[in-house]
Amino acid sequence: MLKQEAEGLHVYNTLTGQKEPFKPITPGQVRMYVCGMTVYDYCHLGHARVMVVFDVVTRWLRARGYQVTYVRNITDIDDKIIRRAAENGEGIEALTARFIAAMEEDAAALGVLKPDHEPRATQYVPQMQEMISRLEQNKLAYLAADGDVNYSVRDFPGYGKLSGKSLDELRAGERVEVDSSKRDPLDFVLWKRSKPGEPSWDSPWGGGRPGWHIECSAMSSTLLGEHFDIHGGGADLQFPHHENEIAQSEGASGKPFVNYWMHNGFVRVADEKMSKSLGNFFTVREVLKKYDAEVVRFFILRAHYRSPLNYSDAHLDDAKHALTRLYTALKNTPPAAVTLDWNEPHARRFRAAMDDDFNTPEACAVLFDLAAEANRGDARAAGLLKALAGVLGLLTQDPVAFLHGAGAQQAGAGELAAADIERRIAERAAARKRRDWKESDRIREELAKQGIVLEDGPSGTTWRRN
RNA sequence: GGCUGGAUGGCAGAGUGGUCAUGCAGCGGACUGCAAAUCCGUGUACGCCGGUUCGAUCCCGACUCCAGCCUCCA
Repeated sequence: MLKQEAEGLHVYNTLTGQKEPFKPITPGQVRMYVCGMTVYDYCHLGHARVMVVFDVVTRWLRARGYQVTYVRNITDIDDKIIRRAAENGEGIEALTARFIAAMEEDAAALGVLKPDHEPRATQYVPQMQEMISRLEQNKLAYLAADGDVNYSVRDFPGYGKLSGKSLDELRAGERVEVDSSKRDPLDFVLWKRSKPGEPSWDSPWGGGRPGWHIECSAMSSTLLGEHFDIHGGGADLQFPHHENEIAQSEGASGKPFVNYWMHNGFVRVADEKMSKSLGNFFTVREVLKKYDAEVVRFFILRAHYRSPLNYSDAHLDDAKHALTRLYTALKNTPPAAVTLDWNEPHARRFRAAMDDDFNTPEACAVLFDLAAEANRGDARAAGLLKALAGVLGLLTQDPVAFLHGAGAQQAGAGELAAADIERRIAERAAARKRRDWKESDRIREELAKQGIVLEDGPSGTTWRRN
């Protein structure tokens, strides 16, 4: 495990727009909150990116010796959920349970470790009400004519500090719908009066349900305290969601809320943001039919978390070939058992990369250098390769198993079974023995047509799926 | 319109004021019955125009183009 002081981790903080030395509030401990999913549909690649990115952040913090408490919430009550459930003629609980299960499945497939807490909004309604009351006491919330409780943004002096906007600038956009019951168009709902038939909780302001932003403020302070280290999420949450969280949390507690804000870049399709509203999204399970989950994870980690990531089959294929190279090295040279020495030159470079705002592409470059050394027969390099990749949650499979399965996760129907392949290889070996190259090449050709690549080595023929 | 980011070789994608990113693809060689894999070698890459500098892809300024946010979105 790494000494935390050595050189030092630097994190890009959206709040300041700069990389800053990372200093936890409590030495040796990190408390991190990440905005998770609203569970009314399957995860798409954008969600996958958030999960993988902050999974790696957590893993690296732990590798560095920090004791991490990682919270990733689940939004299980909101307009879209209500609407979707109504469309489906399905109960809200049934709908959310279904998509929570699907999300857990996707996350597990992608090698994402479970967060320490996965709180659901519906389980924290009392805490939200308590916070809203405090905001009322602090003159930051008011009951509007339509029965909603709103946050009064102009009464919170720091409003806009995360997104770098002033209230005037925001208003200039004039895309905000005029809502006469709000004192300021940017005021947002803390507590929403329920319409008949909608889920409703009793409250001092009448039957209603929480606004979207309040859940994160309530859950984070309950589980991590009013002031914690890292808050993460997709870049699109910067405004208004995270801005509003700050307003709520700091408005209620009077304390600073979060020290480091981290936002990951979008997944794009044809240079456009992948999003539900554009309809240009690919669900995780859809992609996993075509690509091994580790390929998807590797694809995400080959780009820096703050950069945009363009999705296309060609790019996934590229990632697959690259990952195949890594696994091939492990197959060629079985890794020696090594204990990670962070002062070893490769490990040092890897560490420096990860310490520099989680520069996973640079860390991956180290992996490829080690693969080259492993291919020259260096079992220690292979061992180091496996160990460092493991820190990123990569190269966790058996190399031969990966190479035999690479491509589709589920060996699709119509795909040649391993036993058949082995049988053909044996037949080819016989042909080769009698120097019948024509027959030998015919068999190889035939297998190639089915995506099977044969590799003749000194100790026999091995195969992999292309 | 306002505010953020970005523009790197065929593609993907890091990074740096003056010797290497890395991967995929390509090319040449080795190995192989032939391949594949692997190894060795191989590319006048840094949007455009000025400026600072002995020297800029990297610093500064203008410009062009792209993406994102300003409405739900990871």
